[in-house]
Parts: sequence; structure tokens; C-alpha cells
Amino acid sequence: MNLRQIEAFRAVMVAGTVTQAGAMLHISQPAVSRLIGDLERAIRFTLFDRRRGRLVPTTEGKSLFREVEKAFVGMDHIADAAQAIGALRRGHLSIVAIPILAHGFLPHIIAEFLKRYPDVSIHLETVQSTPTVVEWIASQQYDLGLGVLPVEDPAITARPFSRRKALCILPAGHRLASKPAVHAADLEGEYFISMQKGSVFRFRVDDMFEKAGVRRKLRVETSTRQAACDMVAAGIGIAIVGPLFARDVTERHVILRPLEPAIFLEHGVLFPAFNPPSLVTERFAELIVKYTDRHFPNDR
DNA sequence: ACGGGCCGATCGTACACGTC
DNA sequence: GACGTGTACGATCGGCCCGT
Repeated sequence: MNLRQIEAFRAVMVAGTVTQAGAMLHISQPAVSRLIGDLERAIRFTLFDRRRGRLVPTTEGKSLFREVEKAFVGMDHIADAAQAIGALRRGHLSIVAIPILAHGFLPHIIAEFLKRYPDVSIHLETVQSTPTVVEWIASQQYDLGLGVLPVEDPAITARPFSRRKALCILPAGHRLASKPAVHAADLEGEYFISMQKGSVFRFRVDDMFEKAGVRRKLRVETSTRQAACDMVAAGIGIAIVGPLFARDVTERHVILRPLEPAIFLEHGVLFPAFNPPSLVTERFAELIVKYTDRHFPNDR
């Protein structure tokens, strides 16, 4: 007994004749006839009486049909579920991101994604640094991560979505605010708010000033762009932050200027290397790339 | 471990024929 | 004519073996 024979049996019960059952299953009438015959031989009792060239279900046939119907209801559920998953009408996506991307940037993408796929549920977690994002993605605790590139970890597959310049943040009314761009040499002797040590970004900023021979007065160190902006707005000093992916209230009270020489920062989507992304994850990653191209194109 | 070839089982169609 | 059964034959698939 096999599934194909059961399928043919059900089709004959539903359609009434072997010919129509064949049409239902998109096979020929003899094929159905043989499947029914094979099934009867396998179970060793007859499912149909052959009366005047017609198949009439026996009592045993009717009993078996009730059981088959129960099983096919379950099959229909599976088919529905498969279709729903394929069409992204169901699904879950867990994301871990650094603050600059989790705030202001990702909410817009999530909103756009949920317009297209309203029944997908999303969990967004914010962590302070890209190494933590990498760790959580590598251990497959989250489906997708967003952080700063490069990521040199064999357990991670990275897909860049943005390459943009860092910005200099000045307090309103600062002497450098009138300049179209701020040069490293302009910041000689300025009070400075620095991003926390250990990050790729901090290393690049310090390296740039060192090569330019510029000495700053490092006043405060912070881990978030938001805190740096707030402190610049409060007149504590000047800061250099990574590219912005949104404008928030605080940034209206500061002045943003390009930095010379430019410090490029690349952001990327991170996946676990040994676990292929689900359809939901893939679609979300594609949307991040499209959204960034549209609203925050790469700097040259 | 992987790919290719062989072989048997299974499933399909086409056709002939019987029954109503 | 409509429908069902039986048979011949071809296509496909999966298991097995063997070579790389």
C-alpha cells in the first residue's frame, strides 16, 4: 500500500467514477484502475463492488474512506501551511543590530517590510558593538545582524549595504560652522568627544589624527552616537561620528560637516555562514539594500 | 564522499476488448 | 457511447555496486 494508491482511492470515492478520478489526478483512467486494483491486492479485501461496469464502494471501502479523509484534512493543513510559509504570510525574523542602525534606520525598514508581509513577526535587539552582533549571529541566536564591516569570522557571511563617510559634529555657532568641510588640522587643540576605545571606528579616527599630526583634547568618551550628539549640543566639545541613517531631534541642535580627509565606514547585513537564510530573512536583507540605495546612497 | 552505470520496481499511456 | 479491465511498452526513480 502506498500514498499514490490511497490518493487514487480517495479520488474515486470523491469523483464517483474511475474516469473522473483520473481527470482529478491528471492521469489516465487505466492508471487509476490499476492503482485501485493494486491497493485491493495489498490490503486483501475489496473496496468496490463491480456492478454492471461501475464501481460501488463496499462497507469496508466506506469505512476506509472515513479514515483517509481524516488524514487528508491533515495533508490539506500541511499544504496550506507550506503555501503560507512560501508566500511569507507566516514567519518570524529576529534581528540584532548596533544602536546607530537599530534606531531611526531599521524602524523605517521594518515598517515597509510589515506593509508587504503583515503576518510576519519581528524581534529587534540592540547591542552596543558589532563584535556582540557577530557573536550572537555566529551562535545562531538571531537570524540576521547589522553592524560595521569588515567582519572576519568564518561563521559569518556578510553582505555590505552601505559605504559612507564619517561626519564631524559641531555645536551651533562654532567657529568652524561656516566652513563647508572640516579638515583634521582645523581641530587642533579642540575639546573632543570620542567614541569608545576598541571599535574599528575609533581606531580609524585616532589613526587619521595621528597621521595628520593633530592633537585634540579628549574630554569625554562615550559608546553611542546619540550621547555624542547630546554632548556636542551641550557645548562640551566636537565629535566625529559614523554616517547617519536618520535625523533625530538632537541633531537639529548641532551642525554636521563632512570631514577631510574622509573616513569611510561600511555597514553590512550579517548571516550565520552555516545556516542558509530563510525566505523571510532573505527578503528583509534585500529590502535593507534597496532602502539604503534609495535614501542613503553610498559616498564616493 | 561523490559520481556514473546498471537493474528492478513503479507508474504512466496507448490500445484492445468486455459490459451495460 | 460511456465506462472499466487487462496487457504491452516506455519513462522515471531509487537502490546497489564500483571506480575515483
